[in-house]
Order: sequence, then structure tokens, then C-alpha cells
Amino acid sequence: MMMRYSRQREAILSFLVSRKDHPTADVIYAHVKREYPSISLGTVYRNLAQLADSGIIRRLSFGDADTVHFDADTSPHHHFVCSDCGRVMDLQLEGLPLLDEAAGRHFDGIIQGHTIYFHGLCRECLQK
Amino acid sequence: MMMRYSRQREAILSFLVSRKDHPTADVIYAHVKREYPSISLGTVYRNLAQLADSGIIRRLSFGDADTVHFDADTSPHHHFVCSDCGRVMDLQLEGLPLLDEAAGRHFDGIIQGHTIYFHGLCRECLQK
DNA sequence: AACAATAATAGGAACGATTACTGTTATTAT
DNA sequence: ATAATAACAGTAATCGTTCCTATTATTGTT
Repeated sequence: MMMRYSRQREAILSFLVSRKDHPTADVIYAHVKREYPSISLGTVYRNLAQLADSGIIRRLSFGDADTVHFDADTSPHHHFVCSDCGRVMDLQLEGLPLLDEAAGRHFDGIIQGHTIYFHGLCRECLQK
Repeated sequence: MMMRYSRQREAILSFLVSRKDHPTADVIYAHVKREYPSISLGTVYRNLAQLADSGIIRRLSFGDADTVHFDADTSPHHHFVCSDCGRVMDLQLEGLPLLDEAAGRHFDGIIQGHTIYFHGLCRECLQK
């Protein structure tokens, strides 16, 4: 089924683009609700799923927290999760070897990709 | 509070030790129920949490599936998730650089660790 | 071996994130 | 303007997991 324009989806996407902290569905809902007071949480979830499935945004999930985060930046980069405040931040990592290829050497199937995330304490939480 | 012995915990742990496919809580529940028909799912979750918190087993969670897996092998190794059948398998990876240190070079806080998992198609799913 | 203190249990209710359902509204091609 | 249908709001349902409570099992002490 083809994707039609909708004001709600546009508001969701433009909010997500404006943020670099990878908010969750309920945070997005709370903010978009200011512009569209009658928007429903289901609409937020449905649109996030559509946007993710069509490759416009990316789903992020981290082991500890069981809520999915969303990132409008689909360029290759990694993530850090603060184990104290839960904040999610971008993290650059240079000189990473070809992990998938290395993993494939000891593996019978096909490696298509991998996920890495780092955890620790962010600067703000260190200063207390 | 100190940890007392319990038959249920022992059954849960010995089942987990016997498996190398990192089952979820409900799979563990289904199997241990054969030996202890009156065991409750809450007991399984509580004991898995205790075992994980005391470092005897390890929690594994992967982005896509939103269910936690458990691994009685706490030695350092990585994991692969088949994107077709969902199977979780161990995966060796040699010559991995000091990722945490590399990540720390571009980061303001403290990196304490990381999680990696690979995805793709397992051998069984390739053969269809 | 009996006893008292309390960790662990079974069973079920409660929870939070997400998905599914349904009648109504908005977009888009004609 | 119209008709076809994607998207919506609102709400119910689902699912993994946690919490609660009265009962049972383990363990150190007589």
C-alpha cells in the first residue's frame, strides 16, 4: 500500500530530525501533541514504524532499557547509553576493522551486519 | 538478603547449563515445568534475575526481538541472531581491538563496556 | 529431632510498551 | 466535485515482565 502524506507524520519526522538525543515513542508523542493535541499514541507508533521500515529513520534498542529509541540520522555511527541517567548519545569510532568479515571466518551462515553500543557514565553524571 | 538453596533454582540453572541456544524465560519455564509441574513463571523470572545479578548467568538482549535470552556461559564470547528463524548462536571473534578505549577517545564521559551482536542468516535458513 | 526465623514458592493481579481494531476523516488521482 | 482508500483518534487487547500475598521449604540453633 502506497504511503500518503500526513501532517502528523511530517510533525513526527521534523521533531525527530530536530533532536539528537534519540527520543522514545512516548517522548515524541508528548511533544507532537503540543502541535496536534488530538494525536493518538497509536498514530505515533504507526508512523515511526513506517518511517523505520522505509529506511528514513532508524530504530535503536539497548539491552537494559526495554523501550525503543528512534534516530533520524541514518548515517553510520555508534551509540552510548549512560548507565546512570539513561541518556543516549552519538559516538564516533574510527578505525573499526571489518567486523562482519572477521566474524564470518568462524561462522557457517552469512553475516549481514552487527550492532554495537557502549555504556558507561556521561559527563553530566560524572560531575556529581 | 542471603541466597538459600532451592530445587527450582537448581533445575533452572542445570537446564540452562545443558543448552547452548540461550533460551528465553518462557522456554525455560516450559521445560522446568516437566520436572516441577507446579512451578510458576514468576519463580523462573525471579531466579533468572538472581542468577544474573550474582554473575552466574548472563542476560542477553537483541534489538529486534524484545525478549531477554539467558546464557549460562559467562566466558567472553559474542552472539549471532538469525534474522529469519531468530535462533541465537555463539560466535568467536579474534583480534578485536580495544573498542572501549577507541570509543573513549572521542567521548567526554567514561566508557565501561559495550555490547555487540551480529545478525544474518544461519546455515539452516540458508538451505531453503 | 523439634523450632524459630525468614527466603522462596505458587498463583494471580498489575504494569508498561506496543499492537490491533473500528468507525471517521483526510489525501490524492480522476 | 467525486470516489477510493490511506491515515486518523480512541480504545481494547496483547505480551513480556514484575509485584503482591498467603503458604511452604530451607537453614542455623537448641
